[in-house]
Amino acid sequence: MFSKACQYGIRSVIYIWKQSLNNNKVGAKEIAEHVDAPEPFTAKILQELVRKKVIGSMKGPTGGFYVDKAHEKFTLKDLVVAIDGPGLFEGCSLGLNQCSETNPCPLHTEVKVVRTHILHMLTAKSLKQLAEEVESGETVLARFI
Amino acid sequence: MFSKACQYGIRSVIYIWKQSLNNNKVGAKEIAEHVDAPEPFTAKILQELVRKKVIGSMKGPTGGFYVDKAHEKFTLKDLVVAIDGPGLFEGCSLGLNQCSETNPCPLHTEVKVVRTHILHMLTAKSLKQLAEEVESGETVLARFI
DNA sequence: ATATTAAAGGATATTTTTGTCCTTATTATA
DNA sequence: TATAATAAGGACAAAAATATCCTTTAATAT
Ligand code: FES
Ligand code: FES
Repeated sequence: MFSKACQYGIRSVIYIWKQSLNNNKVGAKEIAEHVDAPEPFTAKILQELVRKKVIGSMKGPTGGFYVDKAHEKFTLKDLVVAIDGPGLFEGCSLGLNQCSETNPCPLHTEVKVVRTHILHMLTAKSLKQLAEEVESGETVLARFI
Repeated sequence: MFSKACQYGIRSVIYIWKQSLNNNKVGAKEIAEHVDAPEPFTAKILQELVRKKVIGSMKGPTGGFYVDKAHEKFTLKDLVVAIDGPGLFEGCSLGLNQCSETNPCPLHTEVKVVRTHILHMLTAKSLKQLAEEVESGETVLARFI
């Protein structure tokens, strides 16, 4: 469903949100450790997300990645589109040159239903809410077993 | 959602079902042309599906790929698992080492809902039914525009 | 029997994804 | 102003997915 880059990205950004709840900026190394992802690769993904304004960053000592009010408008969906592109939501899922209502592929009708639920999954809760659920221990971003 | 191999595989197998409705075996070349997929790559995928018994094949003149009663038990889900593996249905979709109910990732609950609908999409109709819908012109396996 | 046809198998090439490493630019602090 | 810390950028490496081609095997038809 998601590429590895996207999985790392989602986990990282929720971690950044979690730390930003307490006004902490976090470095790529700390992020990678806490979400159990390869550090240099994760750093590249975060770089890209900064370029796309989904998160913020600051160089130098006390620097790192962070989010604030300006980032609250972004959802997991934006994140997924930023990394994996819109393929999960647009285009024919059987690879035909376009998704067409008048000339549908065999999966088209069901795909629409599934896409509705994927969209719900990625927009129902804000990234801040997801971070709070991690903070409270309700959910986890890594499992070291 | 699906790899290219899987997209080609789905389109090809539905085409094979469609032709088998009229007891026609079909060659890799004909299949690839009708579903608009690269021929040698498609042939490889079909080879693999024959190994996994999802479809049948015969060598020699009048040979080709086909399906019969013995294949009616297979659904799109089996096809997808045969090509892409079970990742769409099993394991943590955020890439944690396992999918866990007691230690869930932030998406776990919603992922379960989405998976239910994906499963429905891939099992609600038989491959034969999907082939009949193509036969009747209700749906299409390729669009050359 | 022989020729022909089509799938099976294996080797190889290309592209994309995943991952690493090193240098440069920017910022904070002493 | 010098130093240290950190992100940014670019080059490179490895692995996986995508795609092609050639040889071998099996079946049919003549
Ligand atoms: S035409 Fe294939 S998903 Fe819409
Ligand atoms: S724990 Fe991540 S999907 Fe279940």
